[in-house]
Amino acid sequence: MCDNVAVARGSATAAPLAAKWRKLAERRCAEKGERLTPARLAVYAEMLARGRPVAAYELIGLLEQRQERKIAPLTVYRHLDFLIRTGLVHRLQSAQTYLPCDHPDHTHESQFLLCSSCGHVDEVESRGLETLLSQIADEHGFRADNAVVEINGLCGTCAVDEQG
Amino acid sequence: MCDNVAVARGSATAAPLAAKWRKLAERRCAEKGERLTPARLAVYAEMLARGRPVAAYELIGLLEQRQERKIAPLTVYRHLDFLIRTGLVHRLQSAQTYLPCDHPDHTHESQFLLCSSCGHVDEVESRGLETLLSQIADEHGFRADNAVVEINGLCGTCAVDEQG
DNA sequence: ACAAGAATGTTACAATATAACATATCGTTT
DNA sequence: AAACGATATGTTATATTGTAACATTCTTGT
Repeated sequence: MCDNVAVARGSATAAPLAAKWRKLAERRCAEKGERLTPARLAVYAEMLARGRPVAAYELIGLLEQRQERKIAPLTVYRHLDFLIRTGLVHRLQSAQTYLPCDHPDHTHESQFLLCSSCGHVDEVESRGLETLLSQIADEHGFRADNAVVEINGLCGTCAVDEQG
Repeated sequence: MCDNVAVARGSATAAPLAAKWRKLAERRCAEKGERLTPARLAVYAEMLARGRPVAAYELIGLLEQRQERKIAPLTVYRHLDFLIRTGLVHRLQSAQTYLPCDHPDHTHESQFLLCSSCGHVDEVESRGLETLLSQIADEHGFRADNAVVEINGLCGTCAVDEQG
């Protein structure tokens, strides 16, 4: 069985999208009453194909190259809004880049480990951290809604390389 | 005794700066081998006078009004770089704004509580949180350098107002 | 089919930040 | 004091990131 399907405007003009991710997108949209259109799916697929954080205008370039036509910034920003709204994509605040969510199982608060050397980003999830964050908020009479947690440093590989 | 002193280009053209903050700036510069110039101090004073997070171009406007002359964006960005380098100012990554450090005692990792209603920002410091963050990094073979922690929600006052 | 709401297209523009290069200022050495 | 190197500042232009306003098309429910 083929696990990849084409999206948006025919098979030649969109990145392949593993069924796993497509199903996730469908599920999230169903949950939130959002529409999963070909254009939205195409942007999602392009981000997944990239496999690392991507800047908005970089994404525009990738899509223009793939679809062989001009794409307005606003178009991509709207699709990014949608993807973030549905929890399919996260925005890395300190880098102003976007990254598909790596935890398909459920909606969640995310924390990120950003390698300043190779650019790799690990998405992690710590209930303990989330609890502590709420606690800190409480102590300050603050009603927490969500938290941005981005840890900068070196990933295992780059930390080792640095020593050599 | 007067606790306020004027900085940069005469007393009419700079925000007043409490001696406490000036001394802090001097100390930090001495520690880091940086120069504390009138222009840098003027930007710092303006931010302190504002008393809440300020966007870069908003700061440019404030300084232009105060000093009655044009100021190039780069000028302010360079001063902001300096202030961040010396630990006198923090950048709020998710809002792309800048805020004077509220913990004069020592250099430190900061966490922020951002009220989405009134815009107030509380700077807090939790050793427990920092420990947990290092722990999480370790568990993922990551060598952490620093962490961005920005908790969004409602401050005590706004949370109460919302109920009424 | 029709109306209402959602999504997309199009053009223009706002807001944030940096590059490249010239000039001035400060501190040190001679 | 004069000369030098390093740091800071000025100036002009431009790159990057993100929105506003409004027209059009598509989808969904009746």
